[in-house]
Amino acid sequence: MSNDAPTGPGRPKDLAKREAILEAAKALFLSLGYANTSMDAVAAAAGVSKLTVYSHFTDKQTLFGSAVMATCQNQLPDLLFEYPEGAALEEVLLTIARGFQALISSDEAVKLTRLIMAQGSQDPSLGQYFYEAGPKRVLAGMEALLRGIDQRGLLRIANPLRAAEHFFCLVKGAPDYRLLLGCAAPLASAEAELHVREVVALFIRAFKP
Amino acid sequence: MSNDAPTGPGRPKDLAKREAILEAAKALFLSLGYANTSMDAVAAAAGVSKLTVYSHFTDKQTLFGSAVMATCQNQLPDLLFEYPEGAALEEVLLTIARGFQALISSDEAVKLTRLIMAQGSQDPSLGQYFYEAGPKRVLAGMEALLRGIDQRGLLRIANPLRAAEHFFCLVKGAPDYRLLLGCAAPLASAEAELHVREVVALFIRAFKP
DNA sequence: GTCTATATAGCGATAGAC
DNA sequence: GTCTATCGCTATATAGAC
Repeated sequence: MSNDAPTGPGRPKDLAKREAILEAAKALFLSLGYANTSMDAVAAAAGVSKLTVYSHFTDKQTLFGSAVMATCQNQLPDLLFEYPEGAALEEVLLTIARGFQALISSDEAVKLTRLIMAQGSQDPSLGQYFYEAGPKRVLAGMEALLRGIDQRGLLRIANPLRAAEHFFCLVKGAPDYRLLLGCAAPLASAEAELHVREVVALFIRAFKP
Repeated sequence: MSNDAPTGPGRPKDLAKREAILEAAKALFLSLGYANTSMDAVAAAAGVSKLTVYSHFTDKQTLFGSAVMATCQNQLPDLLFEYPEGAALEEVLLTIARGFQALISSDEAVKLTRLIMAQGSQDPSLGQYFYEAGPKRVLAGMEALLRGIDQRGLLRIANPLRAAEHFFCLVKGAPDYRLLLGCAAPLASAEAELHVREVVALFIRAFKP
């Protein structure tokens, strides 16, 4: 497979294969679920032998946990929770809402959420890990932004953390719920834009001084 | 087993056994998930033989679908979407919010949602059925109520259906999201009351004329 | 129509060779 | 450190007796 010069007695190929295994596991677990994904399939998709999989990850549950955590880190959002000087309030909130809406509507995010809700019911530690790696950070950033907005007097927000939760719940809204249930397709870009404008306007009306 | 008089050549015992099988399947699927629930376990829990299960339901998927649909019908809410004459707007919305919050926080509802999101990703027809049996009806009732509230001039609601979606999303909120992820316990009654009061107040502020 | 016993297949995990 | 071949187990679905 590799005709490169051998790089010592260590484990030069480990990282590449480990990465390939994780990538294959992520894809298979996300699309097929935990039970329907066999270790054979992971090994085949990663282009390695099954025993190689077991040498890197002790068992199926460990591999699953590692794959989920790796996917969580990919989900790290590049949302910026800062308030540019002189920007209009509505535009600031709209930018965040658009970014968040795109994030949660991605195929990977939907499948990851389903997987954690399903398998996490028997192993809550995954839900905990996911929540702290993703939603909790987003909420913290939004909380800080809303606190600043309150201090500037642009909105009247007594509890910024709760307000941040309300904000993201509104942005997710019924479309995300239907998406997770599998009974609706993702919003087209025009519909998504309409949705975020509506909820941002609602949010501003509710917290107007 | 039965020393009653035989009731003809028909299938007198079918319905009772079918009900027992459905009940056992509901409990097992909800708590263990699809893959971890064996037909043996269902038969044992129902007090019948495995072949009896197969005689009533052709295969595991059919049994699963029937159990999910039966559970959906149990979830029929007794929320009343009517506006008593002379009642205060906030109290009307609070009553609905409390009932809805209790409904979605029940153990059965949480497990059912998880199950449908997980298994429904490969069989979207279940998600469709569930949505129309549950959320869609609730939304329709709330839409009618909000239209009436708008016509009385109590609130200014241009799109009652969208407003209803926003309302229930707010009531669900972050607590329900964390509950589904498995990383938080259900709200204590005092916390739940605080939550519904907060979101109802938010909703009213947002739609005040 | 219902139960006991079984066929068949697929998966997780491992033993031994290179 | 990696691959081929295999064990042991479980679960779905069925065949035959009462």
